[in-house]
Amino acid sequence: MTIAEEAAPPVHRFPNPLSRRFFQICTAATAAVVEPAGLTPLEFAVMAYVNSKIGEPDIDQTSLAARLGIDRNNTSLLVSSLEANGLLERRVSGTDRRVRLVRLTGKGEKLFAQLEPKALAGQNQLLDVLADDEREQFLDMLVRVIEANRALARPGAGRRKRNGSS
Amino acid sequence: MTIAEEAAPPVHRFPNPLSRRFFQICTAATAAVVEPAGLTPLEFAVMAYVNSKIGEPDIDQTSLAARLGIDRNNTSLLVSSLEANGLLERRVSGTDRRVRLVRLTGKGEKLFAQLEPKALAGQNQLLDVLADDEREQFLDMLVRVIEANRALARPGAGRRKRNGSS
DNA sequence: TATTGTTATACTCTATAACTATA
DNA sequence: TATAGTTATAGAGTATAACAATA
Repeated sequence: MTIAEEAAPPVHRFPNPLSRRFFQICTAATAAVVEPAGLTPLEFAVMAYVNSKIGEPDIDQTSLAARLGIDRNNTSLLVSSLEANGLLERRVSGTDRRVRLVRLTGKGEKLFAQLEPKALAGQNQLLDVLADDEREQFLDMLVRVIEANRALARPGAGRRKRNGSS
Repeated sequence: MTIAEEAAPPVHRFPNPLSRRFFQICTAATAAVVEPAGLTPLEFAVMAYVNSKIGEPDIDQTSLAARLGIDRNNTSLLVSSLEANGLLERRVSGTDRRVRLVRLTGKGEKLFAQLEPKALAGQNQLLDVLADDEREQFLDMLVRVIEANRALARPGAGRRKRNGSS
């Protein structure tokens, strides 16, 4: 009802607008599962990269940043937020005292175990229009495109200048 | 150099993180072309939906919002920004004086004509890892997924609550 | 001197809500 | 009363820059 249902507005068949819409959809689906637990989709993504089931417990923050495709500053803030909620803990590395090793707490592991299946189901449901083999193909291609363009995955990707004419 | 090149960090094979990375990449590629002209990727997207070549000149702002998958408020701001730069103009509709019809100015059309081929090339280049038929398939599937999940494409998709335990 | 992480800050994108003006 | 658009405001995400501690 919110948006014009009229004649199903066309989507431009170009990567950038398509990627934006796809991201919106995926984020909305994840948020629906994760928000009731007080998490943002990104915070949940951090937990996914750090948990003991599909993640890498005791990863350092710089590596975590690389996994997420964000930079160290934001990782720090995200980790602090999760830590403040008792979902995650930082430990100083024994071999290099600059490094913080990050892992979920018991509480964090438990919450992740509860949310992960729902989040995954919600995300996969988005691909229901695709046949099973198409779905695999689609994810494969997505991975390949991302791997191939890793270098672009986060430089100054949204800077502005305001007033292009002066 | 910015990000750990170490062993090419794995990407989780789930829609949400993949969509985020893909969006980052696409946005970076678009920004590289569009920023030198003082535009953000989203402002450029507005121009793409409004220009006379591949867009719909004299579209109203609500329909434009639906095309972009954003809401009226932001459309208003975006349009104002482009208008302030002389790239776009608003006209009151003759048949309904509440409605503003949006179209590019001569200057806007000219700038869009300059940027569009470069932006398109930049975006398509991201898909170079894919074979030609794969690329078409990929875009098709992306469109289908988006069409199928239109309803999700922008409700309260990022709200928060802070402190899930209380 | 280089690197890990932190803090401060700013800007884009997106959302909610309250408003004006038309219908 | 409902709709198109505007304005104000806020929060999520991401960026730069300067800094502290450690190597």
